[in-house]
Amino acid sequence: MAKRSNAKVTTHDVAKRAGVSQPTVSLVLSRNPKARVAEGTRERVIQAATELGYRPNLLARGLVRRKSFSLGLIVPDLKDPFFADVASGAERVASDEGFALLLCDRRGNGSLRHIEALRGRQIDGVIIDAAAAAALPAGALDGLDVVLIDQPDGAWPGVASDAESAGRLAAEHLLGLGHRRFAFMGPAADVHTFRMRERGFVKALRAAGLGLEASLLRRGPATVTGGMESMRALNALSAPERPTAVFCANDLMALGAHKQCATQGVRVPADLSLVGCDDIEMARLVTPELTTVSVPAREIGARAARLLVDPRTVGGVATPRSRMLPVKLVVRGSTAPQQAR
Amino acid sequence: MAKRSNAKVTTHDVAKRAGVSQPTVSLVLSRNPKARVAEGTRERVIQAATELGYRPNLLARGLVRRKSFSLGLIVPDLKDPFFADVASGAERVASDEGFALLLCDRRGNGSLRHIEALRGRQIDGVIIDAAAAAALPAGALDGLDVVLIDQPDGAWPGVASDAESAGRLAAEHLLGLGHRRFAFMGPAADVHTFRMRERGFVKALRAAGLGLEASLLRRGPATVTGGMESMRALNALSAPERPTAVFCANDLMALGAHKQCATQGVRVPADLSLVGCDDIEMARLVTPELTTVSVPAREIGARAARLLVDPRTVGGVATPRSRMLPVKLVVRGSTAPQQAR
DNA sequence: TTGTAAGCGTTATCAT
DNA sequence: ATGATAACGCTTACAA
Repeated sequence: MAKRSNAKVTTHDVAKRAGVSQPTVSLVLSRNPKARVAEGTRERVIQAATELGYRPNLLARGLVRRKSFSLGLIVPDLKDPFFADVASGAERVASDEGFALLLCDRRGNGSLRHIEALRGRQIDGVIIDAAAAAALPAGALDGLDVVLIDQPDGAWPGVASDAESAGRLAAEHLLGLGHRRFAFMGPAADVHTFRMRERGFVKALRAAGLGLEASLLRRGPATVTGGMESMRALNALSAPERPTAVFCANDLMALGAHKQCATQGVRVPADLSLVGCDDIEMARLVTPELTTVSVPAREIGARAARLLVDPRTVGGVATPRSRMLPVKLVVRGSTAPQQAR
Repeated sequence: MAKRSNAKVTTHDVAKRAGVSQPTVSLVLSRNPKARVAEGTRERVIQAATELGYRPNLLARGLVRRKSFSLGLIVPDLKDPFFADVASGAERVASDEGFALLLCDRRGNGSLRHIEALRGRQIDGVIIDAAAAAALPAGALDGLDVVLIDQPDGAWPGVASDAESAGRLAAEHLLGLGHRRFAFMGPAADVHTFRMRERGFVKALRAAGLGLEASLLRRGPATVTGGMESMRALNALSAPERPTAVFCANDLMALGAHKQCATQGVRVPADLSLVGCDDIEMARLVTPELTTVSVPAREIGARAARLLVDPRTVGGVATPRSRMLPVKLVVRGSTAPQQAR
């Protein structure tokens, strides 16, 4: 008969009930391989444990094993669907492997403070977005197992998508549709992924003998608002100067641009083709649906967590130079062949 | 000179350096009020601690204090913007109060398994969505400090929005626009919030002498897909049977319905007025923008966390019967006066 | 194979 | 005011 009182059941309780010593209980219940314990004892212990509803105290275990079986995750903003996906993927892996995921949203407190809190909890590793890591004072991550989100190289290992290809795919798609006058919108911040998306886009244009004028390179935050403002600026250009196709650093910006066009009566894709990047769920909900480059956000989160959880890769030893995750162009309704004007 | 080696600094190290005993260090560094320690000693300890870069081990502290300073958060799906908001609000409060937030996504593993994992980590409380709590076997939450998301009454305290008013506001808005033929779409699941939104809507219609025919009550999951399917069913009705206004259990459904109308060429709001509920960011990105009832998701998460963090309310003692959080109608472009047909 | 003893890094209860 | 000493619940040698 299962007893389920509030008082926590410890290995001592189980030991007493099974008529063995406390460490024997520990041996049976926790240690996997070299637990050489008599079959009879083992059974009695296990039965006693289940009868009492024993549940190991992971704090105590962590204290002695010097491992907390928990991961920190620092994201710029949980409301950004891209990072919600990353979190979802990381949570899945962590949970499957018996790790807790300690969530930190930079919108609330600065990442430095989060890092300190995570240290105190003896986390086994931390997943952090590249922008936050870059903004941290030197040494803030010393002694921590770190995996960066969507940044392949740098001081720490990272899990990344093939951002340069993303930009190239967008450019090639638009070039194939006959466009010749392009704009790009994205943040100026030194975030690897955005930089590479931009670079891939520009390189592909160059390869086609085209360039990107300064007035058609709009700098702004990679948010809905940033997209709206950048789009407004583009729409304010005189007709001949205006681009016929725009690539946005991410879908949030693209959706902002999309909305701005709707507001101002600019027809997408008739007047303007729009390409985003990430393929968040929202991209399919607007009309016309957003053409975008799909990035496996959930998989990025999952792999990041796996790097920190897998005993073969922790500690930076034998960290496989993580190959980039492939991206894929998803053609929807926001792009169309260029019309003669 | 700050020393920042990898070896963790303990109270023993600090004690040695400050020339005091280890418990004295603890007294100075942790205990707040009744720490009666000489000013000189205190200063030496603090200086030694900063010099060594001491950081308390929260696992050890938790073990003896029998408190982990951590909260569990169980959500059905982080990608649902409503719950991303809840998480964001909860994280903010938790972080501010020195608590960690352990994130659990039910999409991954079942909530029972998550509960068990959280128990092992000695969490001080758990925030869980009402649907998950309802699906749990009896006793699964015994001995835990629980706060339900968006469910005011029941076995555990909850933080909720005024869901019945939400439904009423939607109905009154549509009635005021002259609509007389209504539909509702929402899940059949026994989730309090959705039930109350529906009830408030139906009651307000009744008060106006109107009812809701069975064919105009569409059951489906509160997701984008659910909204699309329900909308398709409504659009399949013969013209006279078709509603002129639809209230959706949440914005995800409403956006699905919105999209479905766009796909099928049903004009919103000319042919059909659409009202959602929650006011997620996405609601402003579609065209026409979605009229909806704004629900303070972030505040719900924040209050839930505060209930578990505030020493005055933990343990179920003196839990203030949390008054409902107010909701607000936000009129946008998806609703319009009923046209003569 | 199993029990004894020690220790993980704290906090808490005493003496002093 | 401060220092021994003993937990907290567990893992890990090391003995027996």
